[in-house]
Amino acid sequence: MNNEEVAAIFERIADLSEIKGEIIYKTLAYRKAADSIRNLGADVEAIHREGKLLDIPGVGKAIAEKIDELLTTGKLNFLLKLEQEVPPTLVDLLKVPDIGPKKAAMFWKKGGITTLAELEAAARAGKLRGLPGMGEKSEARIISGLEALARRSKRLSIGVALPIAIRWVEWLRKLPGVEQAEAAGSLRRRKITIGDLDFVAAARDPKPIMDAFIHHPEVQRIAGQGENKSSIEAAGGLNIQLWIQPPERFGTLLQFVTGSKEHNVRLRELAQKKGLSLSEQSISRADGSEQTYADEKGVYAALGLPWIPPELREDRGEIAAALAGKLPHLLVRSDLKADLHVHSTWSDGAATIAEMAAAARERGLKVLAISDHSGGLGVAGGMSVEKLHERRAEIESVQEKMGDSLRLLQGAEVEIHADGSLDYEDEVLAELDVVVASLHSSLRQPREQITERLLRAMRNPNVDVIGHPSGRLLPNREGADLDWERVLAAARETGVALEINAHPARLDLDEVYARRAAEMGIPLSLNTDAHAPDQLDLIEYGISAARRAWLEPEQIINTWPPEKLLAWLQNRGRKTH
DNA sequence: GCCGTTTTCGGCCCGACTGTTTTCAGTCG
Repeated sequence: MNNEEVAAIFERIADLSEIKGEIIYKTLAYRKAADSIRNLGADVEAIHREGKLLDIPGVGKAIAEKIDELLTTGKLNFLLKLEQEVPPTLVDLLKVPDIGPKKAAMFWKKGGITTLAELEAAARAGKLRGLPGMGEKSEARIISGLEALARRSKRLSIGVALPIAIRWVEWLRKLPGVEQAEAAGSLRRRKITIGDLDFVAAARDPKPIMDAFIHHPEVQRIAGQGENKSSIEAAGGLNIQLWIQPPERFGTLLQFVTGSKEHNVRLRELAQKKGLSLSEQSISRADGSEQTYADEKGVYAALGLPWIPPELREDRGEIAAALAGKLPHLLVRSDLKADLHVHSTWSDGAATIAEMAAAARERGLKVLAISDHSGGLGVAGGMSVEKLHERRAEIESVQEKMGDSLRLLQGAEVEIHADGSLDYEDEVLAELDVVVASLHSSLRQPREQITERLLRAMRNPNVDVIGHPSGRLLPNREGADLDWERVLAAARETGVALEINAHPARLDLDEVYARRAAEMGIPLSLNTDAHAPDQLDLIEYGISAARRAWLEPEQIINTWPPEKLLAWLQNRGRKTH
C-alpha cells in the first residue's frame, strides 16, 4: 500500500467515527495521522519495515498497530467493524454543503437515509422537513447543496486558479472603500490545486462591499451572506469567499484566512500557552483587553515568531523551525540563473532558438539549455540524430550573437523507453552538454517495472537530470506508481538531479519528495519546460513549489554560478557507478 | 487517539453564519 492509500483509510475511519458520534478528538487524531502520512516524503511501508512508525507525528500506539495490521494483512478489522456499525455510504453525504457528521447521523437514524440518492428523493418529496432540527429552509438548502455538488468543479490547478484570483483581487481593489484586498487561502499558500477561492479586504464599512460582491455578474448562487463574511458560487461551480475587517484588523484576518487550518490551530495553541487568544479579529488577553494588527508580521511577532512565508504554513514543522530561528531562507526568482529544459521549433516548441534565447536573457538568465525532444516521442516531432546534429550549428550561431550575456547549452529531453533504455546511443548523449531524461509513455506500468525502468535511465552516466519524474498531469492524471524509496536512493547514489518541472500542470517532482530529496542531499533542477518565450514566466509556479518544499537556493542547481553549474554538468559523464 | 520547557492525565482553536430546538447546535474555514 502506498502512502495515499493508507492515508485514505484513516480519513475514512475519521469520517465514519464522526458519524458514529465518537469523541471529536479521536477523529481529529485519525485525520492528523492521515495528513502526516500523506506528507511523509518517505514510504510508509519502508518506515514500517524499520519499525519507526511511532516517529511519524500524530501516530501513537493505537494507530501504529492499525498501520501494522494494514500493511501486514492488507485489511483492518477495526475498519471492517466500523463499517458494520455505520453504513459506509453515509460518508458521501458529508460532501454536501451544510451536511456534517451530526446531520448525516440524524438522517440515517431518524430518516433511514444512507445514500445520496435516498437523501435527494426524501428532500424532493418534502420528507426532510419533519426530521429533528429540519424545516423548509433547511430542506431547500439540502436540495440546493445537492445541485451545487453536481455542478461543483474539481479542484483547479494553480495555473488555472491564479489568473482567476488576480482578476477578482483587481476588481475588489477598485471598489470604493476597499483599502486593501488580497487572495488568501490555499491559493496564497500556492498549493498545487485549489478547491475554493478566499479573498480578504480591509474596509471601514463592509456593507457596500459585501453587497457588490454578492451581486457580482459572475455570481450564480449566494451560499451565505453576512457583515464580515459572504460566500458565493461562480461559474463552473467555483466557490468564492470574501472576508472583511477594518484596516487595523487586516493582519489577523489575512493570517487567519491564509491558513492552513492546521497551521492556525498550532498558532492558537501557541497563543494559549502565552495566555493569549488569537482570532481573525485580534489577539486578546484573559482580562478581555485586545490588541489589533494591521499586518501579519505583527501577529507573528506577538507570538514570538518571525513572519512565516505562506508556502510553509502547512503544519509541517514550520512553527518549531520559526521558534528555533531555523526557518529556511527560501528561493526567490532572482536566485535563478539557468533553465535547463526549454523547447524550440526543432521539436514541438513554438519559437526559434534565437527567440527563446532573447527571452531568457530578458529575464536575467545566464544559462539556457535548448532541450528539444528526442526522436522517440512521435507526437512532439522529436529530433532524429541527424536533426540533432543540424541543430548544433544553429545553437552555436545564436551563441555567437548572444556573446557573454547568455550561455546556450546543447541539450535534449531524451525519451526513456518502456525498457529503460534511452532514445539516443551513448555516443550521441555524450556529445550533449545537458541530457534531461523523461518518461512520457507507458506510465501505467506496474511499480516494480516502471521503477526499474527509471533507475536504468538514472544509472546512465550521460543523464544529468530526470525530467518531471512522475509524469503526472494536474489536476487529474496520476503520476507513475514509482517506488520513491528506490528512486531517491538511486538519485543519491548516481548524483543525478531530479527536476522540479515548473509547468503548473506538472509541478513534478512533488513537494513532499522534493523536500525529502533535498534533505538527502540530492541535487534538484528547477526548469520551465517552456515551449514558447512567455512560458519562461511559468517559473513562478515552480518557485512556489520549491518554496513549499522548504528549498533553499543552493539545493537547486539552477541557482549556482554558471561556472559551477557547467563544471557539474561536465563532470557528470565521467562519474563511475 | 495523541501528547508533554507547567502535565504520563487532562487537556486538545476560535468566531461567523444559518436555521430553528426561543437559547443554541451544526457547519465551515
